[in-house]
Amino acid sequence: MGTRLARKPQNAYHHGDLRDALVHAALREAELGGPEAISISALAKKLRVSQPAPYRHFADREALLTAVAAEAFRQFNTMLRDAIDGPSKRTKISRFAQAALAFGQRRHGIYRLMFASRVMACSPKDSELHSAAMETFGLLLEALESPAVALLRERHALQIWAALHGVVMLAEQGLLTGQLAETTREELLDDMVAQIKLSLTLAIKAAERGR
Amino acid sequence: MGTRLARKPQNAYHHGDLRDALVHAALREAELGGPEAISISALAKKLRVSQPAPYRHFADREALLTAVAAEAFRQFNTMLRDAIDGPSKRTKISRFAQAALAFGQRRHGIYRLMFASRVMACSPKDSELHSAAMETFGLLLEALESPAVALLRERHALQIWAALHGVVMLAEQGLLTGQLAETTREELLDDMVAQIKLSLTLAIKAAERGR
DNA sequence: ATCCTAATGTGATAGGCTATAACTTTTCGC
DNA sequence: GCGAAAAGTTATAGCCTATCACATTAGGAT
Repeated sequence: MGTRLARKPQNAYHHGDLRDALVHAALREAELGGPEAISISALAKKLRVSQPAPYRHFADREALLTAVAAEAFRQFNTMLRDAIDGPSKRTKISRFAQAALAFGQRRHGIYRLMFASRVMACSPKDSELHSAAMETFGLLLEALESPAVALLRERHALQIWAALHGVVMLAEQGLLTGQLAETTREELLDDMVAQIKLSLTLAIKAAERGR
Repeated sequence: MGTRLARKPQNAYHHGDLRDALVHAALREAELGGPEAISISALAKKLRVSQPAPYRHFADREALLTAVAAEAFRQFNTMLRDAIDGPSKRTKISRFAQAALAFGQRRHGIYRLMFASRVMACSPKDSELHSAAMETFGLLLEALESPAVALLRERHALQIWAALHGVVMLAEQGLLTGQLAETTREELLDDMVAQIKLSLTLAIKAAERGR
């Protein structure tokens, strides 16, 4: 949180660590308004710096968004890690899913930024973003804690990922508030996770029997 | 497709049916670049009309996007209707899901526009969009073709909706192309649909037994 | 210590976009 | 055929991204 202090100077002319300040200020903007709320010139004004200054650190707006997304993924990952490690009556994967859903709801502007169209597309280029996102997927695999059948596990991880993403996105559009107020999003997602987990267990048993 | 002809005049001064022309031109733009590719002024230029002319038909850019989304939902619905009614070895709900996935992949820019953040949020206001989207959900319920347990059916419909949405979104980000090239998106989605359907069947049986 | 270069920041500027205001031309109902 | 409303136009303001040429500072090599 308090990563606001400059590394070295404070001379008016040189900001100290404009790059970092931009990323964090942008993160705050996106918190409410999503990616489209991030404006280079507005950020420059807020940081008391000339309008073209940010371009010394980011080639264009897209590059800034990528950096912000990377930071967001890192925060996402620590939250997920806590959920996995923390105690609970539920399964690891259920805790993972619920934590991710909570993040997607409480910080939906950020969530949208993270998964905005082509932010992910340019994968291997932006190693910072790519590795953070890969770590997220790693955490998901870890949370599944299923036996070694690698292919099956990955397949089911993707299914959970999709279920999660679908629920988060639909939730924030009011599409899940229809007639069933009693069915909360958490329950809905937990059902889906349980179904997928069950299907995985069955598939593994079948594979072992056939072996 | 060929809805390009004007209703009445062609007088240079009056375009004839600028509103419709705008919606369809915008749809073409979004086809490739998604919602952010739609620019009022660019559309005006392309339609050989002054830049502020579109504002006679739409209060602002957002209103245009809403109208485009409504048209997109109508096209989506006819595609889904064909899938439901058409013959196939698969279940209705599977056909529904596959058709939706195909739409989400082939016309992903449009798909993104349809589900872009608050386009759906302002539900009852934009009756055009709202009713088109409701019809989509109606088709989904129809495709589920399960017995009368209304609450359960709706809950599972939402799960399928979420699974669908998740797979479509992740697919277009290259997140489903990981190590498992052999597991196509279609298979992945079909698995999820089958799981949800199975869970519904079991729940209904349980309910009947308990009755 | 000093110089020199690279990093970082600034002012000026071009061009695109949304949106509004005031004015003009058509259409259409009466 | 007249008069108001619908639909289009020019002009303009304001925000945004992005680039250029120029100014200032930091920090390593001499």
